[in-house]
Amino acid sequence: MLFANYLVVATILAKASLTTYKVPMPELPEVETLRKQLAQNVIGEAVQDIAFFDERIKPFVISKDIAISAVERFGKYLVICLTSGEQIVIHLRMTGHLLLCEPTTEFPPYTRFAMFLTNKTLFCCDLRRFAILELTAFFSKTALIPNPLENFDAKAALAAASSRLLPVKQLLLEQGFIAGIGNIYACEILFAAQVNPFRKACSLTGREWQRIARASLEILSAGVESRGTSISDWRDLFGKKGEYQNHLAVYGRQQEPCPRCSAILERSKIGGRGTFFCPHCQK
DNA sequence: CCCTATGTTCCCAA
DNA sequence: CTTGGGAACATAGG
Repeated sequence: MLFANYLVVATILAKASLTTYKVPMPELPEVETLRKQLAQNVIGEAVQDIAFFDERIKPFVISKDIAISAVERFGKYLVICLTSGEQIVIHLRMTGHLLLCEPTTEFPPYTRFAMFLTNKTLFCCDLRRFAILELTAFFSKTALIPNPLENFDAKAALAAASSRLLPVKQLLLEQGFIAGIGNIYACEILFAAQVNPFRKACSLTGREWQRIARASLEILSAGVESRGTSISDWRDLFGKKGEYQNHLAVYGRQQEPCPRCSAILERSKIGGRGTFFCPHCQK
């Protein structure tokens, strides 16, 4: 009964809020922002109840008298660890987002999952319903894949790319190659490294991979420091905008002058994704 | 009607 | 087996 009532409320609110709803799309800095904020605000909190509002999410139950013990991130995966040893794995995909609210009877638009803590409620909302959220006994999906903040090794990348004919930008987006880079930051990283996104991955030199590895660390770290990029309205755990949209060098700036060489920036398409770059100084 | 969207997975062909 | 290309997922906005 309880869950059925919540579903009605969530549906009504979703319809009422359609005109103001914006879409967040998280990459590594956005997910890391959520991880840090969750770690600061919900570790030690007891889980009173959970509720599901989306048939695409397989419902699960968790034991009584458990609390949140840790919050981890692997690439774009977020892992909420429970004192029972169980883990809730979340991938926000295109439009998923999390909100931590004071106790309330009002649900945010497109609520798909709610976790009721002692004095707060954690919502997972998702307009396009691509996000995944599941309970698992142990999560290690991307634990062994290089992390651009910790161990993006240029020599390993050079070797791994040696047989790949696709554009280097597409390889940077492969989560099994390096975990966490998405479309915006791939454009920014290749601009900072002065590598043309259309270059075949196997054609890059070791020196170029060193530049990409360094740019990945610098740009993604700066993205985390800025609490993410709010272009189409990414919001953090408390509904607040990030700041990295104010630091973008090329993304969304086609026809503007390159900040490095003043040539006109171009927009093109690689693997179906919008790609922004400087045709003059990205070699 | 067309196109676009910070992501991933699946199917199919080479 | 790997690699790469495209559609699919579902929904909104321009």
